Amino acid sequence: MNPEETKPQKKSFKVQMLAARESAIIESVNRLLADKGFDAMTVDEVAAEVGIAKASLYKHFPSKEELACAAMVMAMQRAQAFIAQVPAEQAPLDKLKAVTRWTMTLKLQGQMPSLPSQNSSLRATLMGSKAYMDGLMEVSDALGGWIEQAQAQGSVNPSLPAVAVLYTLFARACDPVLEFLKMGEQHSDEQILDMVMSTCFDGLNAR
Amino acid sequence: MNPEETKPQKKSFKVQMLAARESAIIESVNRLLADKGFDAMTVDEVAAEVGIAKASLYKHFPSKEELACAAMVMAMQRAQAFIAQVPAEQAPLDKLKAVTRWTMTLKLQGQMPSLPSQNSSLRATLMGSKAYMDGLMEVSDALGGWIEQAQAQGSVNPSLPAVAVLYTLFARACDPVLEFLKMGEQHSDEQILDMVMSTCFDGLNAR
DNA sequence: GTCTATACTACGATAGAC
DNA sequence: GTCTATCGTAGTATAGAC
Repeated sequence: MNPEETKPQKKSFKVQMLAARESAIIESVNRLLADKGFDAMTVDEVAAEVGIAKASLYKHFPSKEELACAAMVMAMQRAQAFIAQVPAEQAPLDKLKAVTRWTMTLKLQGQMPSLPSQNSSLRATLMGSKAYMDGLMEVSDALGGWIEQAQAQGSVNPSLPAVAVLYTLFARACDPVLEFLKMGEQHSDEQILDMVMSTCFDGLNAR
Repeated sequence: MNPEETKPQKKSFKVQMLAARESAIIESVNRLLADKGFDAMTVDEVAAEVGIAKASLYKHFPSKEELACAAMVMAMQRAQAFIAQVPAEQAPLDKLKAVTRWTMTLKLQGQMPSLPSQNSSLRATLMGSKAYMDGLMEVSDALGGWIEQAQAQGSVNPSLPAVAVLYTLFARACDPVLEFLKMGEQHSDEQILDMVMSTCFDGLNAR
């Protein structure tokens, strides 16, 4: 093997290892963020779960905020991937329902990182992250387009501002009703999903 | 004045002062809890806002958790007071709507204390507080009764478990959609309330 | 019951050897 | 890039004088 082949391979291997470790870190952060939220999550916990020293974590990410931000970016990328995979031939309303159900499934499985609804240091970091904001915008644009189509064809209430519909769907990803019903242990995950989907799209009123 | 008259009056005055101070404390806690949440709220801030020393706070309440708990109990009592005042002749659905709209109004005005949705030390304290649990149960019973009546007469979807309806209404008190729409500054508080009431009871689908 | 001053702890972040 | 050890700070809670 000549150097021209060996060196790139070695470098690629190193980079791959680094990426693997970082994605393992992000995976742990994601779980902890879903479990306890940003404030309650400690950097020590993350380090312990990944199995490395805390100082090593800080070689990968400069702060706790950046750590959480990376997890949020990954979650956003997953959402983009799911959205891209929704069959184009489906009706706009069905596309919206598919995405909403998917996000709630993640939440029920404890894989949806939950950021604090209140203002915090994390908010600032997220707003300043190009990767996060780009992902958020792309997701918003995709859903916003479907919402407008659905309203145009009369399957979603056209008298609601599209942005209100968008926020309402986003909010399902952190809906406390999901965990409350799960805690009750009276219903399966599928039943819980069906109920919350029903209240979301059909409302509480009888039809 | 003989001692039999003077002493009770003095004591009553003292007690009244104490109660006034404590209610001032609780009021501050309520605001801070609504603004930043339990974790981000510091005891120093509470003391500073009330205008007394931190150590004095701890003479009134034994811990930060008890402080927040007292605020939650007061919020629950307010809810009970509102519920008791709802006209009995109204239809069950209208009663539910009135309470829901009232809670969301409080939230929009920054007067609804928000506890962490995740598990925390506060949860344990609340669960162990008889005053809080009694209030919660009374509110739940009142709303639960109205929900069953509304379902019986077909104004609320009878195929939903009553408890799912109850949780869905409770969740409106901490709905992030309210603040998101408020941040957008495109709509008045009344318009925001109308929109969220619509999505809650009528759903997103067109009718 | 109010204050000032302080003890104690948890946690984010860093230094420095390897 | 990994570790051990440590710093600095923020924040809950308490001691003790008045």
